[in-house]
This record gives sequence, structure tokens and C-alpha cells, in this order.
Amino acid sequence: MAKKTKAPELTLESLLESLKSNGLKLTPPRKIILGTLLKSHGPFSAEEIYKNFAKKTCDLATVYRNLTHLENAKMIRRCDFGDGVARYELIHSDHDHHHHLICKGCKKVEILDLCEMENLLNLYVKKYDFKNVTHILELFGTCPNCQ
Amino acid sequence: MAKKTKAPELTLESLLESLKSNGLKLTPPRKIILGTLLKSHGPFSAEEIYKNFAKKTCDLATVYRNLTHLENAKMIRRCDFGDGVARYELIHSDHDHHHHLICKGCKKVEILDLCEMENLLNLYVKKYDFKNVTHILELFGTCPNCQ
DNA sequence: ATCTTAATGCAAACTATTTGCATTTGAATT
DNA sequence: AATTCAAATGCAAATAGTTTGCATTAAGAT
Repeated sequence: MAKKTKAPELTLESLLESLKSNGLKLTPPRKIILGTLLKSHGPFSAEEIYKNFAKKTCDLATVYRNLTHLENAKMIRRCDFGDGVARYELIHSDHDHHHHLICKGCKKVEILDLCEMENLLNLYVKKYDFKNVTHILELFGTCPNCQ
Repeated sequence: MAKKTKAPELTLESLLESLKSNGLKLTPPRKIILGTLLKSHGPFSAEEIYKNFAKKTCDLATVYRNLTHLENAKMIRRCDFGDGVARYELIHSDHDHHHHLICKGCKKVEILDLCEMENLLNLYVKKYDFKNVTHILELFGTCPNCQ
């Protein structure tokens, strides 16, 4: 079931390559944004990424604009935790679709692979004859530490 | 599997009763808000509910405040379609948990009962030992009409 | 009829995000 | 290396959705 093809490791270099192949210029802000997303997984908001800039070397608006560009280029994915803040994470491959289990206390994020369950979901939905069905699915709870 | 107890029909009267039992006063805005939510199912935003007021007889801020109150009283549920707008719908009973399949074209909303799938979801998540696990799950696509 | 507190109106504040416009800069081209 | 030009940026202002402070009003208990 699992693909035998090893996942091509995502590096800052490969990401900067992707920029190029998407017709996006390699600018300092973009380097920092991609570097930040590469450093840790948890989806990050524009603010969080922005705070990561050592010397506020670019405008917050630039972060927003770039996140939109990177999303269009399918290099990052937008996550919705239902709190009115958009968060983004790197897309590691075409088939790295997953969800999150977020602790309401410490905000720790567990990665969930619900691939099989989603097949079931598609079955359920088939009768409605909708095309291009996508979904948002995020889980919340209290982690062992915070209980 | 399905409960034999017939669902106690939700009426404007029963809703106004619920207001009382939740220590909430019966005010004109509240009557209209509940009436609106009772009229059709689709989760509605504060704006949409507000527009339903025949003569703008109350302030939009009042609608927001009341939606918050009604949510706290567990009379309505907040839905998140990932577009930065909060939408609300009546809770018809303790066990009326469901999701939506929303057409990206005409915005038509289908109600999905994914109860069984959610049991599976809980199984998947068990190993993380999170407590009080909740989730948001909404589906989007293009309905037959809009294809 | 009175009283107390919750509910409301109105305006201002707030948060996350977007946009207009002048300026700068990456990178393709000479 | 210098030129060029669209793309990217900075900055400030605009926007959307929602919340809040405060003085006033009214629901419903006494």
C-alpha cells in the first residue's frame, strides 16, 4: 500500500529550486519564510513566521503576500484551526495529505494520517454527486501533559 | 442503533422556553434570531441573520452578542467553513451532531451524518491519549447543478 | 409599581488580512 | 558589467468580521 519510492527529502535548496520552477524570484523574505517552515512542522501563522525574522527585515504584508504565492504554487498548505487565523505548513509531497490533533492547552500539534478514513468519507459522500470534493478536518483535545 | 425516543420537535415556543431555562431574557432580537434559525437549516452568519430583520430593529452588535449567548447555552452550534466567517445553526438535540457538504458554486448545503465514520476517527486518535477530543469537519465541492 | 440586572444602541476599538502606489531589486539580456 | 523590466517590497491606509465600553432601556422578579 505504501509507495516504495522514497520521499525526496525536502531541503532549503530544493525549496529555493521550487521557487524558481514556479517563476518566483528568490528574495530574502522568501528564504526566511521557507527556512522557518522547514525548521519545525507545526503550521504557523503569518505573525509567527514574521516574529521569526531576526531583524524585522521585511514587512508583515510581504509575509502575507508570499504565503499566498507559495500556496498558489502548491508549496505550502493552509490549515484552518477555526480560530480566525490562517496557518501554513510545507507540502512535502503530492500525497502528504494529513490532519492535526491540537492540544487546547499547550497547543502541541500531533500529525494524523487519516488516509484510510478518508476513503470511507469519500464513499459516504459519493451519493451526492459532488465533484472535486475537499474537506477541512482538524481535531482538538487536551494532551496527556495538560490533563 | 438509532434511539427509539422520538426527537422532541423544536418549535419557536420550545426555543423561547429554553431561553428562560438558561436564564436569558426573552427579547425581540432573540425572537427574530431564533425564528430565523428555525426557518431554514443552513448555518447562517451574523450578517445573514441581521439582514433577516424586517426593519433593522436591532444593532448588528446585538446579534453577535446573542449568538455568543445562545452558543454558550448550547442552543446553537458554531460552524466553520474556513472562510473567516462564523455561521450558526440550531442544535436540535443532544445527539444531533452532523457535518456539511457545501457547494463552492451555489453554496448549497447538504447535511451529512457521519456518525459511524466518527467512531472510526475516535479509534484512530485513541493512542494519543487526548481528552475531550472534538473536531471540525466540513466538506466542499461542486454540486451536480453547478458542474 | 418598583427595582435590579441583563440587554441594547451606538460608536469606537480590535484583529487578521488585503490593497494601492511609489520604490527597489532579482535575474534575464545585452 | 551595465541595462532593463516585471516582480517584489515597504509603507500606509483600507477592509472585513467581530468585540467592547458606556450610557440608556426594558424584562421580569419582588
